[in-house]
Amino acid sequence: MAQGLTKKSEDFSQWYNEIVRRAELADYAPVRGCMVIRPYGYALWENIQATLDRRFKETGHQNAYFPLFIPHSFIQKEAQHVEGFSPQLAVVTHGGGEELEEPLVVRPTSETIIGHFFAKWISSYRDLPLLVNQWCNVVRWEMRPRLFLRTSEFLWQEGHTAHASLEEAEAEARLILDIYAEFAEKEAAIPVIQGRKSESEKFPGALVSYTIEGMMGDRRALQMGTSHNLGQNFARAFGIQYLDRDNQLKYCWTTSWGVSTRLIGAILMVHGDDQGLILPPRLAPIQVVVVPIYKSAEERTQVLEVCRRVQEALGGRVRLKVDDRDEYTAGWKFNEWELRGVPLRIEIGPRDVAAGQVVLARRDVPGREGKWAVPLSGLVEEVEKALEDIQRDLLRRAREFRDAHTHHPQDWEGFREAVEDGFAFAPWCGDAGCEAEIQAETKATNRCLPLDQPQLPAGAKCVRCGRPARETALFARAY
RNA sequence: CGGAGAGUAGCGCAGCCUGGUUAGCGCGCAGCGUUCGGGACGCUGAGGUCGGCGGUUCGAAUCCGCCCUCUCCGACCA
Repeated sequence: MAQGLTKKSEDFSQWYNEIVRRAELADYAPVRGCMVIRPYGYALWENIQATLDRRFKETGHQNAYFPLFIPHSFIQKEAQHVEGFSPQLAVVTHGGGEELEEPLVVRPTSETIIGHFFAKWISSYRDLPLLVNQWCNVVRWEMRPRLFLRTSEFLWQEGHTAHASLEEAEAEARLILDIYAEFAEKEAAIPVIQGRKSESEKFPGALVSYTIEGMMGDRRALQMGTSHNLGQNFARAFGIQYLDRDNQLKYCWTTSWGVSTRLIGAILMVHGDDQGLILPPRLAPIQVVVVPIYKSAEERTQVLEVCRRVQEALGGRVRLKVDDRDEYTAGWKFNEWELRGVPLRIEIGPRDVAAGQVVLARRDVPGREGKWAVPLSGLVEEVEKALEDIQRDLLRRAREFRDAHTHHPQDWEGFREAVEDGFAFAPWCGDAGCEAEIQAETKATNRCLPLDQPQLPAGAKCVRCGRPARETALFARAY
């Protein structure tokens, strides 16, 4: 086990804080709630960005950039939006040494400023749909920050689109949700539940909010991405109108959607173990680390020569690092790279040189069980296959874990036990008061109303109040 | 913002209760030598506004007040 690392099973929060810092992903900033994302953590974010950005562009979206500062009056134009975000706003009152005429809000999200411009840019049905995205930082004042999961400033992407009909906006919101879910499973190796947020949980100003919810290693839920059908709420607030084919002036239907650096937290909490991080190969900044093993100078020369050849063979195909630092022993490096979550290690020592082979070691399979020798001749294929196997097994393992802690209680007693253990899919009446009582009594919140609705049994009753159930909801304790 | 805990070398901690030479320990760091298939070892050395400000005192890491930061638990949230 890693030196001095708190065990995941003993204190999950402590474990999380330690691996984030010891793996050199992030550091605390001098300002409360803010963090520094270190190069290794940022490289992970860049890989997340790259794969999402490709998907956004493939579906017709273009990147743009809108300003950090938003006139205070903008935020107040949409009633629910103001109410939802006011407590979290950072407001700039001074600039250039003088008090500003109108305070500036540091964007908590950009619906308002983008709405303002959409109104200017859209005049005809021919301008629709308008599909933009921006990668940026946002600020939401946080009472209780946690690295990556909840910081006052965080990085994200926010997509904003305008459409000619409710149906198109709805289709957009759902398309993006599918992209998020596909990203989570294929890239981050995290299975997610797609669902609709209840009235009390939805985005301030949205008609409908969709979410992907994942189960973390402590069996708590994490919202990993949201996509909102904003209806005409922001269009009306900002005058986003177009002249339709029938020469009628109509309000647009808009959407917004985002995922943030919180995803990094999710990846850590889903896959990590007592040794540290386990990064899914498709997102890992370093997919393969080569560790040379030698005693004498002569052995060193021979081993490093093989390392060089391995780098040449694999370097263009996988993200690879040769750790040829002389000042650390091989065993030390094994632990170090395991802590940092590199999915596959290649060990090369004198015995391997003599045998014309190398030893591969899977991060997700500890000890001898995860090690095997591979002849140099077949290395490229074997490494690529191993990375695919690891990616697939991480998802499978995460899914098995989630499913083992997912329950379908039909009564209150069963429900209480279920949310103690993990996810509870339960019949629910749809009433916000009932939802609040459930939270007050169990700490579990309504995560979503799953899109994939199980058939409710005839005469199903709300798990809490006993009134007729309207649909199945997913309840869990959440971040 | 309410409750609890913490802040002393890069990291982890002791010292504080009971004020008093030069503030210690482990790891890490630097140099040299021996090592190297799962976190090696020896010797030498560098490194401190004791979180900040103010107070009490002949004297404060130690006592008092205010503030800042972090962690955990609550209310709010991507």
